[in-house]
Amino acid sequence: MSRKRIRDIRHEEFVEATIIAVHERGYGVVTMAEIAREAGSSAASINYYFGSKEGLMEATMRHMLQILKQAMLQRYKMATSPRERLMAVLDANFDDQLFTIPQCSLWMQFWANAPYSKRLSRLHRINRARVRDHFRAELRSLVPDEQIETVRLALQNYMDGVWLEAAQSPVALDPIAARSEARRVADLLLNSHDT
Amino acid sequence: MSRKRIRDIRHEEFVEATIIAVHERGYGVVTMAEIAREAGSSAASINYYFGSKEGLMEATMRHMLQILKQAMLQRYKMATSPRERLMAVLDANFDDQLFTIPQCSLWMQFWANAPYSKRLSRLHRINRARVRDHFRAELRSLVPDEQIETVRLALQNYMDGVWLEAAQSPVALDPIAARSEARRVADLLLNSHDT
DNA sequence: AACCGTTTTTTAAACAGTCATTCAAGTTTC
DNA sequence: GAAACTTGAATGACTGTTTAAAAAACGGTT
Repeated sequence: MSRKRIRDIRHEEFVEATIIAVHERGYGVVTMAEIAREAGSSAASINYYFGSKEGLMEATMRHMLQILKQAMLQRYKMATSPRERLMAVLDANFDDQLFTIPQCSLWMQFWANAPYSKRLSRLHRINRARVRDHFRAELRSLVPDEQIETVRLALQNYMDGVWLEAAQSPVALDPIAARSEARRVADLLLNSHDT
Repeated sequence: MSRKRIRDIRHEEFVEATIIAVHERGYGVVTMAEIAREAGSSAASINYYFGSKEGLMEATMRHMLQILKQAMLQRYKMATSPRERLMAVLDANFDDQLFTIPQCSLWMQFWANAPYSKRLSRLHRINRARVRDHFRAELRSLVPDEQIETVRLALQNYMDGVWLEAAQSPVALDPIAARSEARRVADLLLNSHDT
């Protein structure tokens, strides 16, 4: 049991340290030594657990995607209508656990590096496809067929855009405001009528 | 006359080479030597003209922002109504001259590095503020006051999101499709009614 | 057209660091 | 006592920038 415990504990410690260190310095610039210092450990130890810097980054992104997935599923369970489930997807993206500057920074770095890493671009593709499918499933019963893709793109790209901007923010983020703003956007898109 | 010419010609050559090289390798990874090779020159020459790698990146982004600004102003001139001017801002962002994978890649790298560079974050702030003001000015006469900010955020973040995703695209981009999709999104947001 | 001193431009090589990764030699945990 | 874990130091390779010296472009003068 404890054989596995230590591995998991260190794992999580390093991932947390990576989020902070990457946020502070940028992925391309941050060094293994800096991340190790943030974790109170040594660079060699990181390689012992993750094999390489890229392995560490991948593990960190998996951690983030896991949080997003959980936040989504949890809100999904409590939703009782298509509209509520749609809002659940939106709210999950701006969950208190997720919508912080260090994490938006990390996401930014992830996006910027994904095109140059098979492992990272694969994660990006999978995550994006999952969000896309959730949106489509709910929108099918909320808007006319010919509007589904337009509304989905509007919402999905809106979320990415908000994160992108959040990564540049000089002041702490406000997840509650972000969620209600996203809902207002969704309301406008859903209440739209054809002419 | 020719004193100035050569300087400008080299300037532009290096900027073009930077767009391609950064797209291919990523800003954090690309080396001065690689950019120089792309331009058929030497790394020392780049420093002669731009002072440093950061100076080169800043000049390259200024070049991009200039193209965006020009595309916007040109379309703005031809527009004759608030709605057309709003669409002009959208269309400019997906202009044929601008909406290509190498340029979206560069934008992505720019966003990722802006938080760590005073010079780059300044450019980001200025550009974003200009787009924001254009949107606000036109939306004032297109939607009720209390919807202006929501629609603006929806559109502005949508544009960023599309660029972000375009940087990950494995296939060539379609600016015409991007513009009509953006117009559809705008149409939905503008045709929305209060309940 | 040809010359020539001056300025601008170019680059090979040197410089001064940097950093991810490996490894051997320990320490801790079971 | 063995397996898991840790790390200081060594390794090997890489990179932005500076320098010094050469090449090219220039502009005025014959």
